[in-house]
Amino acid sequence: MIRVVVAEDQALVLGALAALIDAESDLTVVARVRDGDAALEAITTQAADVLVTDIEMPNRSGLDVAAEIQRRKLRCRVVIVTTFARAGYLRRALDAGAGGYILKDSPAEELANAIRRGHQGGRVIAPELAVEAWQEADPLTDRERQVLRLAGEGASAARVAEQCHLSEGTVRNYLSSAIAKVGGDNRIEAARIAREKGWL
Amino acid sequence: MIRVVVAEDQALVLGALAALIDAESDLTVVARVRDGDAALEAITTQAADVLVTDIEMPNRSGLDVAAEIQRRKLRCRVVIVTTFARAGYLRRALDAGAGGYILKDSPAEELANAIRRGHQGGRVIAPELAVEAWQEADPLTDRERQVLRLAGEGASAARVAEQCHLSEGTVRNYLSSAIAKVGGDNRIEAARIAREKGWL
DNA sequence: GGCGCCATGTGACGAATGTCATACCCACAT
DNA sequence: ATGTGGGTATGACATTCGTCACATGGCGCC
Repeated sequence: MIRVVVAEDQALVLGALAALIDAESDLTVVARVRDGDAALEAITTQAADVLVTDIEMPNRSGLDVAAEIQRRKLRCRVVIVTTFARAGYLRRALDAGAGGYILKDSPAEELANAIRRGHQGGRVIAPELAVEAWQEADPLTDRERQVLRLAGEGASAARVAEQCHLSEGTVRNYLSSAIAKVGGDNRIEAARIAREKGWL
Repeated sequence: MIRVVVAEDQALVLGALAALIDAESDLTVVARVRDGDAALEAITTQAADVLVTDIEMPNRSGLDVAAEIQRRKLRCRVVIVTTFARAGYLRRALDAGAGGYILKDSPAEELANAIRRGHQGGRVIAPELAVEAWQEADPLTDRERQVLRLAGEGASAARVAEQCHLSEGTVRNYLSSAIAKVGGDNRIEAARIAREKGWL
C-alpha cells in the first residue's frame, strides 16, 4: 500500500483528487492538506511515501516543498500536479528532485501511474513538456524579473523605482533590457510572455 | 438517482470531480465532457438532470452553455463550479438561470449539496459572493471592454486600432475612458482590475 | 590583471500613452 | 423635439515609456 499525501489549495479539487487516488487499490490517501507547510508536516507525521502536490499554494509552493524535502533528505517522493505547462516550472521541479510532473489536463490514469513510478524511484514527465523543457532557460536577471513583475501588474516606472529603491531611469533600463530579452514590444507583452514561460 | 453530466477541460480534475460525485449514493455521472459543445450534446442524449460545469472551457464557456440551456428551455439544471470569485461571472451565471455557483475552494460536500438543491429547483451560491454580487455592475461599454482586453494583452494602440477597424485616436479615447471608469492609473492596471472583477 | 556580467546611475531623444475639448451621427427615451 | 448616451473621429498637450550612449563599482574567473 503506497501512502500518499495530497496537497492542493482548492478544497473541491483536493477532495476530488483524493477520491480518485483512494479508488486505486494499491494507493491510500493518508492526509489531505491545503498548503505547503501542512504538506511538509503531514509527510513526516504520516510517514508518507509520495506527496502529490499542486504548485500554487499558500505559505509554500509545491516547488518549495519539493526543494525542502530534498534539502532534508526525506524519503518521500514528490509528484507535481499543475495547470501550468511552463518550462520554467518543470525545470525548477526537476532541480528540486521531483519524481513526477504531470498536468491537470492529462488523463486521470496518468496520476496513479506517476505515483507508482515515483514510488519506485522513477520519473514521469508530462510529454507536452519533456522536449521543450531545457531549450529555453530563463534569460532574466533577478532585478529584471522583479521589475518586470511589478510593471506587469500595472505599476509605473516611478512606482517600481520607489518599491525597489532604485532610480526611475534604472527601472526603465531594466525594463528595456527585459523586453529585449524575452522578445516583446512593450512591458505588457514582455510580462505576459515571461509569465507563460514560468519566469516570473 | 440524479443523472449528472460533468464538464471540465482539465482531464484530471474532470475525472476527480466525477469520482467525487459518483461516490454519492443518490448521484450518478452519466457523461464526462471536456468542452461546452460536448456538454450541450450530452445533456440531451443522456437526459441529464444536472450539469456540473467549469466556466473556462474550449468552444463554449460554462456560462454560454447555461445561457443556451435557458434559451432552449431544457429541463436540465446547471451548477457552475469555478476557480473565480468574480462578481461579473456570478452575475452572468444568475442571468443565465444557473441553479448553483460554487467555488473550487469550497468544501467537497458543497458540491453534492448544490447538485441536490439545484435538482430540486433551488439555488446555492458561494457565500463569499452572495453579498458583493450586485454591488458593482460592469461600467464598461462593449468597445471599451474590447479595447481594454487587447491592450491588456500587450497590443499597442495602433495594433488595437487595426484589429478593431478604428482610428488610433479613438482607441486612446476608449482606453482613457475605461481607465477612468475602473479606477486605474494606466491600461495595465485597468485591465488587471477589470479581469479581477470578471468584466473582461 | 584584465574580461565579462551584473547592479546602478545620468542624460537625452523619439515614440507611445493618457487626457481633454470638440465635433458629428445615430438610437432610444422623455 | 429634445435630451442622453454610445460610437466614431480629430487635434493638441503633457506625461510616460522605450532606447541608447555612457559611466562607476563589485564579483567571479581564467
